[in-house]
Amino acid sequence: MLSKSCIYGLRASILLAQKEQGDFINIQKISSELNVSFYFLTKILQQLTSSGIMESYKGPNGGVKLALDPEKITFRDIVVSIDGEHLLKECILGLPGCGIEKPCPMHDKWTILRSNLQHLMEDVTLKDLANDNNLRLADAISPFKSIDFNDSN
Amino acid sequence: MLSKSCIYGLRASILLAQKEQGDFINIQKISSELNVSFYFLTKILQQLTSSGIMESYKGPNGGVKLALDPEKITFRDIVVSIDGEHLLKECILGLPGCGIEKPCPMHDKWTILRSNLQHLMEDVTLKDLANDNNLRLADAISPFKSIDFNDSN
DNA sequence: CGAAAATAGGACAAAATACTCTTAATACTA
DNA sequence: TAGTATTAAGAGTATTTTGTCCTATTTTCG
Repeated sequence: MLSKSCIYGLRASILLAQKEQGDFINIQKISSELNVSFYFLTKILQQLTSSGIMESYKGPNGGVKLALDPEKITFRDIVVSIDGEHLLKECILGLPGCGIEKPCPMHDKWTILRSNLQHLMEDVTLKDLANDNNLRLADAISPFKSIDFNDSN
Repeated sequence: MLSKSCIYGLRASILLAQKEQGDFINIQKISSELNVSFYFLTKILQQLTSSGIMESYKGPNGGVKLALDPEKITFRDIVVSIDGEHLLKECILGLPGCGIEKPCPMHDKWTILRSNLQHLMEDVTLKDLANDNNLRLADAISPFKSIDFNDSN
């Protein structure tokens, strides 16, 4: 349902929400914690930065951080920034003209469910996600997990 | 959310559900009614045929038809045949180990919504969809579609 | 039987998505 | 000021999805 880019962007955002706000966290570190390609993650975080969800800083001790308090950033903000709004707007049968005046056969039922999805995404903030006490963000067991190649502090 | 293949498969299935059961309908005709590539649609319907949702027949007057009564085929049957079950089973953050014992931060909320989606898909049959009186299955305005030319020009 | 109509199946092409690498720009530190 | 750490940007590669075509097979009909 969500693209890989979107999923990685969400995981990274949740991770940032757990850290001390105000510090820039370097992307190399995030990528190794999440066990996701550094190069790929960099692109995704650039997108989140350009849409104002994150801020970035270059140079030593640089990195990215959330541009707002975690409770001000919703799941939906991140999904929309990366995957766009089409999941929340489009007809489930992909019909461009589907709407109230010319509904497709699934229109009414899908509209209700999509609206639930929309509310779910709007109601869940990064704070909620970060506070989750069973937090798991990386893929299954990996030999690379928890190895910090950039441990300078 | 659904792949193009899945969407076309659904549209074709709904179309078939509207026709007289028992007759084979040729794919060329379906593809032109839906304004979808004949070649591509053929592949998709082969998949639905191989999973027992449709039957096919070669030669003159051949084509495809539903293998069961429209009320016995659900939206879910078609989605699962083409896109598989992963939408209905997977974690929204794509974490392979996500489950009750090791939930991701979205687990509980997503499980509920996914279950609603599952029920929606199970409850809606091809009969329901075919009976819809505002049926629209082809994409927006197309020069090939035999729709109203009462447009003021 | 042979030609024509239709789906089946494999191979191919194009486009979208996912991922990688290289270089440029920026900022810190010695 | 030079060197290094870091993100930005753009180009390149790989994989998946989407779409097309060709040939084989099955069936009807003259």
